Amino acid sequence: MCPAQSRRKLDMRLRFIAAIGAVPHGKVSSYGAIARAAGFPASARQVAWVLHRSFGLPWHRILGSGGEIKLRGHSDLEQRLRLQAEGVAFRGRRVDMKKHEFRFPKRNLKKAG
DNA sequence: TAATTGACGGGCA
DNA sequence: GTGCCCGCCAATT
Repeated sequence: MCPAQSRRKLDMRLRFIAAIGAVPHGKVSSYGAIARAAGFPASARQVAWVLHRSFGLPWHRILGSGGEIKLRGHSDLEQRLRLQAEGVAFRGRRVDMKKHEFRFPKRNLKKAG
């Protein structure tokens, strides 16, 4: 693989990590939202991939579309517990995104925020 | 090179 | 709410 392509992918991971790390305590986000915030709207799956392979990230603050927990097994419960510990309220199996979704600061969104 | 996997997202019945 | 399908993309086998 050529260096340019390798660098692009590394850049993508870095952006994902930055976006994930930007989610504050008590707030949540989604794979798709992270991907969009990082500039890769079609790479939601890669966000999950990075999340799974990286350490030191607030992984529990990242949910699926609609605030749904996409993990399986004991991790499902752990994520839920961690979020509740941060004051994030659940609505059945999902997080109340209306209240807890973190909106990334849209800097120059074309013209005006 | 091809096939499979994975913490996804959206549309439709 | 549930189940099924397709599009998406990097990593792994």
